[in-house]
Amino acid sequence: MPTESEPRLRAGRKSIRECAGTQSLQSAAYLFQTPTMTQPNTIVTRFAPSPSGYLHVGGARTALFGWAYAKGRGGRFILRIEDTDQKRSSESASIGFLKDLCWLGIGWDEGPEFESFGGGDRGSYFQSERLDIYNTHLTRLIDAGQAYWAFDTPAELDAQRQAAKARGNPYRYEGTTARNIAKETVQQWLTEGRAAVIRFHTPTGPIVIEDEILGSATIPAGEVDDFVIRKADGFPTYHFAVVVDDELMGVTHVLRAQEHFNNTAKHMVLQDALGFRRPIYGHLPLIFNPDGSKMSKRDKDKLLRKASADRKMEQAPAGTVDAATFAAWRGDKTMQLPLADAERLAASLGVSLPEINVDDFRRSGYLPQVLCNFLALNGWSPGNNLEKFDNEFLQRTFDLSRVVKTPAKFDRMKLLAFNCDALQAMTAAEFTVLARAHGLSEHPEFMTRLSESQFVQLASASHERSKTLEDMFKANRFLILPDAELPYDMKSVLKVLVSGGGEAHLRAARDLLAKLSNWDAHSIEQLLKGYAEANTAGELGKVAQPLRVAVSGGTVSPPIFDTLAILGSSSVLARIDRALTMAAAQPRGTEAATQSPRAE
RNA sequence: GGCCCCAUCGUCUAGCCCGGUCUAGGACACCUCCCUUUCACGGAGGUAACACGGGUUCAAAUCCCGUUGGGGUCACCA
Repeated sequence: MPTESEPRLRAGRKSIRECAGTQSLQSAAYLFQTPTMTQPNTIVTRFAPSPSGYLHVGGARTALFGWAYAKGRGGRFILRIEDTDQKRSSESASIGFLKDLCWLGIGWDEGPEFESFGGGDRGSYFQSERLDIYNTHLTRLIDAGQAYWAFDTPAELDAQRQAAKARGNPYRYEGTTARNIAKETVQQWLTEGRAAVIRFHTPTGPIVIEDEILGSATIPAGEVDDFVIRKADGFPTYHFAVVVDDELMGVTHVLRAQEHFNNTAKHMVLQDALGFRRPIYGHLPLIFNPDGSKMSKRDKDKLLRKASADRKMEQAPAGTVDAATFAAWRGDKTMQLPLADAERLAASLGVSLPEINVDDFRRSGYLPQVLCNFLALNGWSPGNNLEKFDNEFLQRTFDLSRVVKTPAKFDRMKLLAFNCDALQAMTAAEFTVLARAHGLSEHPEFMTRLSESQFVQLASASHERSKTLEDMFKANRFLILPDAELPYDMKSVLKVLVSGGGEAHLRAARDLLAKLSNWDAHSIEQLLKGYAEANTAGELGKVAQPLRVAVSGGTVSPPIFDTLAILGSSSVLARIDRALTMAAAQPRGTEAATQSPRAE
């Protein structure tokens, strides 16, 4: 179970200026870390996300495959944080997704320390703390003439891109100008503190990418231009950091999303220039929404925008989002509402937010092993018509040769079905344990209102109709409401009590229940079945439905005997009386019954 | 648009590499019926796909070419 203990960045980070400046680049020692290779043929994979509070399901699958591949072969799995983007520094302190990884059962041998995972002697596992290392290798490249300083401003580059576009040509950075600047001039400009990046001098010639999943592809000569490997702020770009770290950390297999496929060419030329080994690559197919759009954390906001636009909503309902935030959000389509705000707004709009992050699925009552199982099925399958398996099986069986090349659409219905199956396969005791844990973390009000024995009864009555751990809490709110505050669905009252003639049976049942001495599910069952035998030709529904409506406010609840038993006699009688009064107040006749609006 | 990749039921996929056993298998969803105190579960059936066009071959979902369609990528983001 995840706790409130947010993973935090390790203390003692060097300040950026301290190690990212031009000076430190020039004076950096030539340290070429040689990793202590444990065994020569150990398989090492890594998951290398940028910092974030939440783990996206796509990232979760990448991590799962990397983990399974290495662990199933006696290898190591590394977690590395790619925090080289200072513009996202507000997020960089947030590596909350570590708890999501733990929850899924994906542990890492090396990386940030969290729970029992992490550590390792090839750190830091935060790229922002490895600037000295990158600078060392950057210097090598510059000294060898394989990289050079470039002083173009973003505006100049932008203009060049625009011009190329206007001409209808694909834009490629033309490096000759920058490369022809005299060494002394470069030195002088650097001393003056001019903003500069380092670009890699990409060799000409086609580049052949070998991929274990996609096969091989040839990128024609000239496609890869002189890309930036060190930004003006002194941080390396992704391409450079990834290549250096994978080498130094001994990564043998790189499993990552297919969107990185074209980047591989850049990484390969860099590896050649640096004299590095080349890992084996496997690019995983992407995961999409059912409608074919890319699954994104912005999907929640997208849905809320549509819902509020449909309702022509000009301001947020009271108590959901404050006016300023709402206005800003309406004005900026790329802005994301804070999660709590988004959830309050969704609740008041009556829409439910799509689950995108691993934590969303956890909160919706999905089991971690089911999520892993299902995620693995998106892009991979073990064959033999086998679909249900655990992570241990995945470890043993996962292989790159069975990864498909086509993108998958994430099918929530199938996930739900899998979760239901897993829940049904449990014993009552197992289910109760999980239900209690879920209730404690997501629905504390249930746990305080219900006694232990009431909760156990509810769990056992809900088990067989639960598709998620969330269902029993979502469907049975009526149990914990004060009797006088129970909302009634008037359509049900009208249909079952008024026009359906349930009122009489309800009244009769009330009298019998009031006299019942042993208030437990079994006794209630005896009583009601006896009543049905004698009065409704054995049709239990004739009395069960009126009771259900009276006691729950609607037509859906756990088995009526359990429901009444959990509620207790005084609540049951009070609610029946309320329902009876309500029914008596309704105008008779079919017209009234069919067109009355719902109350409350 | 340039470059790269991909293409089996609505969806996830098996089969393809090593052509015949594929009148294409499974799962989810959907439809019908059964069970039933509501909801759900469960049981029994059913609808449903090799994108298209050319080759190669005695024989192609499987090999080749093209077309169409989809995706990825073209940042001082990763």
